[in-house]
Amino acid sequence: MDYKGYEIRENKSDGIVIIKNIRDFNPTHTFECGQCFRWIRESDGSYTGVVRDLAVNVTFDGKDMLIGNCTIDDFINVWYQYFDLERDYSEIKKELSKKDDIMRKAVEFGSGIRILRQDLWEMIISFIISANNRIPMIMKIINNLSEMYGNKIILGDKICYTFPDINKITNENIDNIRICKAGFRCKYIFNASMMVKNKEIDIDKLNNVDTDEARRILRKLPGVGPKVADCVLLYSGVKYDVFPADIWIKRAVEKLYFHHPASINEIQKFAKNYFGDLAGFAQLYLFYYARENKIVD
DNA sequence: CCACAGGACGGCT
DNA sequence: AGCCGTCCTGTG
Repeated sequence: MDYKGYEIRENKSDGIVIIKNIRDFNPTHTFECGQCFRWIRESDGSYTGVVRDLAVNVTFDGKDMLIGNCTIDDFINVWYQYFDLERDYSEIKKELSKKDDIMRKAVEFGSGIRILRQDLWEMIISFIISANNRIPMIMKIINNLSEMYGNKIILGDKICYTFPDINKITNENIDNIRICKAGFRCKYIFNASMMVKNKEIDIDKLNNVDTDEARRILRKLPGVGPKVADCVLLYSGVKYDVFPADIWIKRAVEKLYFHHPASINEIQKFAKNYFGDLAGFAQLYLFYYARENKIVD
């Protein structure tokens, strides 16, 4: 069948949906560029992940994208939007490549990156956990929270867990939340959850306000500062003209563009002026390029 | 035993 | 407004 320009095939006996001749997608680029924490690389090179109440396995064979444990309905209702398949990445990459040689190389290196439209609530908690933490630990903590408060899903011989519903957190005692090993971030997780639940901040409103206002709203949450707010907005697909400036991006921009030390503020100002509405995309290409090639240590 | 990690916070000046 | 010590936990 044809769905919005994509040729889709369903292998019902194997439970696989195939998106033929997919362009601008590579699971390694997309899942390991720093935007998500719940996609695990399997020994065969495929990736297993949980989105909403679905657990799937994603493969790219060099030409087609294969989604295991998936139906046509799931693809239309969830995965088409999650992978942002409506967006033309070749146009974005063309524009960014025109900027300079650095971006051209970064875009070529991470040519299969797509910014996932992840769940807003999940991003808030995930990036609160990310503060002053390392990726393996962040993944471990999110997995702990999901095992503690999520629902069980079976995927073949694997047991997966959905990301916890907000009520599961707010109904919990803060001392119990500590079991997830998030340390000093546990109080942020709990208090931020309470504020979201009580509509002290209305996260559904973020789509209807401009980027700076969205940042201000998110930063009312405990544990959410400038960097976390930008990550939440970008990786949930709410705003794309943000530039999450963590220590690695700072180092990369200093080395590749400034050739001298700079403050986070200067980095942000540069990104806004130089990349404009494409700043968010530029951030991921740069981050992935700089880290994978050890441009920065 | 000590340093420090994909920041945020709070208490300074 | 900027600077800086501190914070859980795990790893080196």
